[in-house]
Amino acid sequence: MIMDSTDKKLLELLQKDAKMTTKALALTLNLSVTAVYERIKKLEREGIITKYVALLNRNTIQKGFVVFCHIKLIQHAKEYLTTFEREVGKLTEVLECFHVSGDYDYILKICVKDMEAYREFMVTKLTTLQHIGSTHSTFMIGEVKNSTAFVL
Amino acid sequence: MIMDSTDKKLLELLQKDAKMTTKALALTLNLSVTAVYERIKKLEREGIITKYVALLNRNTIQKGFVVFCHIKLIQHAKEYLTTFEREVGKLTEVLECFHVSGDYDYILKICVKDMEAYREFMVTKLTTLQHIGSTHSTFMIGEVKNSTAFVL
DNA sequence: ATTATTTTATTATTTAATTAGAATAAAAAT
DNA sequence: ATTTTTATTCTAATTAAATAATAAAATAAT
Repeated sequence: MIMDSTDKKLLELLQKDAKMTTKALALTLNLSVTAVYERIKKLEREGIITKYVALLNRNTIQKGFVVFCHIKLIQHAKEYLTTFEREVGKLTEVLECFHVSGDYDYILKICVKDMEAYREFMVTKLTTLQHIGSTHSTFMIGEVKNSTAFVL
Repeated sequence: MIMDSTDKKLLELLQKDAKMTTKALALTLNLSVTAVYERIKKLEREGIITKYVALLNRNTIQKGFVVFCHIKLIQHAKEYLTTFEREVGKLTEVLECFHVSGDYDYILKICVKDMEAYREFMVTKLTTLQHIGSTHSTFMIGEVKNSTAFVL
């Protein structure tokens, strides 16, 4: 889809605050309410905007302990990959899982309460997954930037 | 704050779809509209819900090339860390940056159009930052799971 | 230049968010 | 045990926003 600078500005605004009213958006974009409304509907139809979500503060819900876990599989047969991916997708502590190139096969982002909860997770869940070769845990000690908003 | 199971269910619903009307929420939670409304306002006041945002599909906006970049600084004086963090925060291609324990000091998630754009980013932006010791790029080849929603 | 297509604006309608006030229930104090 | 306070819920009314319908303007295609 061909996006003009108004569409981009609109997306940047909605990525920051999805609760902005079309009226407020119209005002900052110098358009009418309907014009904004139609543009948003189009961006949704085209699959550019995928969803609207509430973001929570990890620390207030006992999920402040963040770990990046690098995982290597024992083998790389397609069946091994898909089995692992299906199983890891079910683990609620794993918020993100990316298949990557390089020294490791997967990078996981895991959010739990504390180190004890992480130990429990490792022992009872992660390391019981099939086909896992090795894991390497890296602990977050500070959050410099954590944005869901792309700059267009 | 003490959250009951209704608060948790409410948060899970809003994390999935922030556009659900209070009426629809009230229906699924077996509460009145006002009760739901008041609970949401409280969760916002308490800083548990931090914001509502639109999520975009990377691939439709020329940001489908995702790289995890592991960075080591040359030294770890506080001034070096803060300078680096301030500068990296300004880079629009860097969506996330975490200070971590272990072999590297920082893990960055970078989203750009393609490898050429990444090369350009590395040469003109990332590697020009002060105090950088080494970088190690890991390329995303598949997205298994990428959620912003905590399971409570 | 003329027609077709898309985008925008105005107005009307529907739907949802918010507020007000009363009722209920839980917690703290006497 | 009983009153008082506090918090949470409900129903109903109000305010505000989203959506739809229609008309006008702008853009692209012939």
